[in-house]
Amino acid sequence: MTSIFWFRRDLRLKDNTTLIEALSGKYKIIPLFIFDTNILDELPRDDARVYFIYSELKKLDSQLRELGSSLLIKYGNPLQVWQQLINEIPVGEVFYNKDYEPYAIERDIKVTKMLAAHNVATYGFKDQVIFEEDEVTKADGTCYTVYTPYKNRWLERLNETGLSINREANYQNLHPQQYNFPSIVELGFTQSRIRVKDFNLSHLDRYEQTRDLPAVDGTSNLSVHLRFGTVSIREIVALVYKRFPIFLNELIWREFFMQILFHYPRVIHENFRRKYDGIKWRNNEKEFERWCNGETGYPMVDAGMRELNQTGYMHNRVRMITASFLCKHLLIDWRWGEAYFAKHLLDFELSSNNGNWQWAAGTGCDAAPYFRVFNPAAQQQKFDKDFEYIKRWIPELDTFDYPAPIVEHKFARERALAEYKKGILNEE
DNA sequence: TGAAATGTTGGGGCG
DNA sequence: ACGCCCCAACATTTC
Repeated sequence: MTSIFWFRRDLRLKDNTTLIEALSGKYKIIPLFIFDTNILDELPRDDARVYFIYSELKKLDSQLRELGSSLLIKYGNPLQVWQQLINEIPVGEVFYNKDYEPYAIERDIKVTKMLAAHNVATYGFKDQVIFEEDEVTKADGTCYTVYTPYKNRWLERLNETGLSINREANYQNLHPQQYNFPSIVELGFTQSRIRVKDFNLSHLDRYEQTRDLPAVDGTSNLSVHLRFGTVSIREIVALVYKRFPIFLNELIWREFFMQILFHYPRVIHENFRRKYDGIKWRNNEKEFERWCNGETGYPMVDAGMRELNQTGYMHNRVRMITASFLCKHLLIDWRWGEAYFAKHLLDFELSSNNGNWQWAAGTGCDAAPYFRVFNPAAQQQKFDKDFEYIKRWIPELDTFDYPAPIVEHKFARERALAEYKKGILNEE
């Protein structure tokens, strides 16, 4: 008998909760990754995230080979892959780290049921968060929908429980089978021109001062690594706890939106606050296209969209500005913007993307009030005074090639306020 | 994790 | 010296 550890979005050996647990079990462990066609079939062949996953798997595989084992790679619908696997290999137990997105939950339930029918037990433990959906709740057991009290309770809980990291793994228990590692082309994909940058925690001491300046390399680039688990959240929290509270805040926002998505999966399609359901979005497709291409005539907005299109990344401050512009100035449904970000962001995380878009649109839990409309020029004055960021992405800024504003600011602001006011329903 | 409109205050110029 | 006006600077309210 052998057991299988199923890698998903936890692509590391170090401080991998369930992997370490699996390696202390009674059977040898085969490490497995499945390229999930339910997800991949929707993506372009040169998707940068797929290539990043592939590159990280290759690293994992060589680490495993040094330990005398290797990574088993499969491709297909996970349920069918598992059905085949248990016919090929005498499987004792299956291990994986828990995942909290609706699709992943449903997938894991299906696989678990199927395996149970073949007398194969599955074990899933918490790994990708400090606190999962039912660990930070109000006194009556319900989940928080406002960030600040959630954060306070989260910090209290951390103070109570502390962090446990860096447990030693028993690599003797890896299965010695050496599988072939496929090429990216064999998997039906190609290399991407966009590469994922390493994360950088060397200037956390300046994070508070520089995090809002898109021209400065003041952010950590951690998000994509948390998305795919190439770094452990516990190691990061241990590093910043009590030293960099503003940075820790961002990590708590991540878990806040994860538990919101868990408890309210309808937010994927609906406004969290139904009283905004009456808003009539203009949804002008030509205008949406100009926003996507960074051709709105507002430099701060256009620079952000061009950064996204060229690198798969956008500075957080600029994400807020571009999102506000789409929802308020153009009155385009936040779901359109959410979908565009989902397609282009390397660090796309369903819960954060949805939560922050609903925040910008004013429709979310604990969202910005609807009348808060960012002024792109004022934001530029505050956060990119010397046009350093803007010129990096819009070289033609001072020429006649740069488009005129798609809509006049004062007019757009007043139109948005009027439409929102009209669309608000009385009942919550 | 806003911005704009409106209100208040206080110093200086000036008759 | 005094009141009046102007207006910048700051505070509060409103969207």
